[in-house]
Amino acid sequence: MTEKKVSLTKNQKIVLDYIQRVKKPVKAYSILSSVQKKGINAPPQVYRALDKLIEKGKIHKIESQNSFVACNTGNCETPHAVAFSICNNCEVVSEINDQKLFKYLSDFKDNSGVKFNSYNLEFVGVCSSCKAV
Amino acid sequence: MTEKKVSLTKNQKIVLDYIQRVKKPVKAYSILSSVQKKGINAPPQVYRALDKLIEKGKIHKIESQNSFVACNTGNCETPHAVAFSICNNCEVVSEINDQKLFKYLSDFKDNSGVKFNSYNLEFVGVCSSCKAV
DNA sequence: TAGTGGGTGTTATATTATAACGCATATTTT
DNA sequence: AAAATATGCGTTATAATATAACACCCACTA
Repeated sequence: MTEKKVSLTKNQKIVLDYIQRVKKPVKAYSILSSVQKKGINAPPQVYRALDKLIEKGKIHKIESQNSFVACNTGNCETPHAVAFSICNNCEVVSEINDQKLFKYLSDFKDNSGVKFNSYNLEFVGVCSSCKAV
Repeated sequence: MTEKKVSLTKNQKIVLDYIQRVKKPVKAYSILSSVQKKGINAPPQVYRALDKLIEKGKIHKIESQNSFVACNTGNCETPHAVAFSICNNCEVVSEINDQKLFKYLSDFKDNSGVKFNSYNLEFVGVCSSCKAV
């Protein structure tokens, strides 16, 4: 298990630190307003950092929400093969780390026999906490 | 097999007709400019039609592209349980109709035992046509 | 030491989506 | 039929999300 060393720039650190602290998906402009005191002033600075953080496996984008969340492994090996569950009652978003699911999806072949190395899966339903009520 | 009868309003028909004719994902504003001669003048008219067409199983949204595509069954029973493949070379988007995949996903339980009735899965890779070249 | 690549800061603008309002149409209830 | 209710329409304005473009800086290297 070689740990791939990833270095982050100043802005990337600021943005990642914020996303990790809030522990839930956040929007780009919400990040922007929260880190302005750290010297990040404009949208491109945020979006550049977000792009690089995704490439580096530090965060993921929740496509259906245009929001961004820290990777729950801290250092994702497969930043483009991800699964989430979204509760449509309490809005909680959880990253799913299920090796069998991952294997199923990365082994999946479409009807022309093609496999896909990247995928984004977003489940929507009622989470266990909300069901319990 | 009872066919659920779905009626469409005038604007919904105009928008659906356009989406079905182009046969590939289209953006909301591209729809707007294409149907202005039919009397649709403003974004809300398009977005309203899109929302209803999704509910009625006539189209799906490709979340990672903010684009909309006709359902390839013409009349989807599960408008919120869908899978697509996206070629990152030629950009072609195909809806995947694989009963085993659907069953796998609708049977999937997260680590608290919860199942999800809705999901959106987008595979990204190189399609067979592009591989062949 | 000139060239290269990546990151930064900035302004401006493009793209995607919704709020809000008044009116019209259809359905059902009385 | 009249009233009540719900859904859709057309419109203006604006909110929210994202990128283009440019000048500058810094680290590396050839």
